[in-house]
Amino acid sequence: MKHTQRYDQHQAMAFADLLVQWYEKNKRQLPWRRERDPYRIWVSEIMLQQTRVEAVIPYYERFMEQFPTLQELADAPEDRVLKAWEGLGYYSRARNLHQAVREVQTHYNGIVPDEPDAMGNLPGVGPYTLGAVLSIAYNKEIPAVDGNVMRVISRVFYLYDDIGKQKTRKTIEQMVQQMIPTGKASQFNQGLMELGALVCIPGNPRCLGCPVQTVCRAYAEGVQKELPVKEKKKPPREQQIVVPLIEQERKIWINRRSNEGLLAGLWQLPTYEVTGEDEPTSLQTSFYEQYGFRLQIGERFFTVQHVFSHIKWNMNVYKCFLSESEQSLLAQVSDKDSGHCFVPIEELEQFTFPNVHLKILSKWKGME
DNA sequence: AAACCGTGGGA
DNA sequence: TTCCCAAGGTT
Repeated sequence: MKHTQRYDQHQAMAFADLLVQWYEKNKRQLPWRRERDPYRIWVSEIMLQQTRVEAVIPYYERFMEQFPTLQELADAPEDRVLKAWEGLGYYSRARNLHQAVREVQTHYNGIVPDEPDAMGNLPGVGPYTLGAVLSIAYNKEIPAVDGNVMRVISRVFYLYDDIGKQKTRKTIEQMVQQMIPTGKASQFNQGLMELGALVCIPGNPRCLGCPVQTVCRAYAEGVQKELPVKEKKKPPREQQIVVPLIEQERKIWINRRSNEGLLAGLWQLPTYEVTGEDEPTSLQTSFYEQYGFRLQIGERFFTVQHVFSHIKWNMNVYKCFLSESEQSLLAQVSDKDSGHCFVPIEELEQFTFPNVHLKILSKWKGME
């Protein structure tokens, strides 16, 4: 009888035992495993959301040098926090963490809460992070179910539920909750993730060296490659983006994005989504609506593509020209605090986001 | 429930 | 090249 999900108590206990033993012997030495400071563990867990360990390590080290304690992070201006996060992605994580730390400072006397209700109500702390921080830092017996854990549990316990569904995460949280060995929540939760990261990996799991091979039902049935079940996601939708390149005395016109949505609050070369009509007209219209005069659009300079997780930008860069009166008009409103300004081309890098605009910059310099 | 929010590395 | 996806959270 295939696809039945029977939960075997003996299997679960043997599994937990083997896992904890293996973890204690084989865990990696990671920067956030050096001490058990709840603040540091919290920061690491936020950075590790949807992000690989190798990518996180340098950011984590720098972050801890800049903000060694919860209080120092709480006291820091948001600009510095975002700057330290630049390049890591998912920037609301940084803003939420900053806000949450400030709440801890004011409401909890600077001590990271060890109660699920208090911790779970902080911005940016969802069910996974709640369980991870409380179990790792305080050894509380609370599940911490992430993608690794769902993969491991699906395989070991022969679970065919789609791990893309929220309901499946809840099912697995209940299973894990019952398996946590008394007094060993920290090792067990980290062991689950460590096994998922090193052995029970996506695609071709390394079953030959697996410490829980003897209790794994997927291995027994030879279906470890079929699990976990996960529905494919849709391809990113495409957007046509026009970028005006406005230069004046070796300075480039940039602006700051809205505080909400994609790349919130970040500086960029201006981008406008093309709506309907041809690109130069669309660009001229968008610019007119914003500044009240018609920009002269030159020829198309070049095309750059950038793919986000859910959006694909086809960016066409147009060289633009201003009359003398328009030049002085823009120069007058050039102001960092109001969200748009001219910056020297050498400084463009620090106001633009890596990867997307650096490509533009290099091509622009090459064509001078 | 499903869309939205980044990035870089590996197959 | 293209696709997948990695220690998720919010709306």
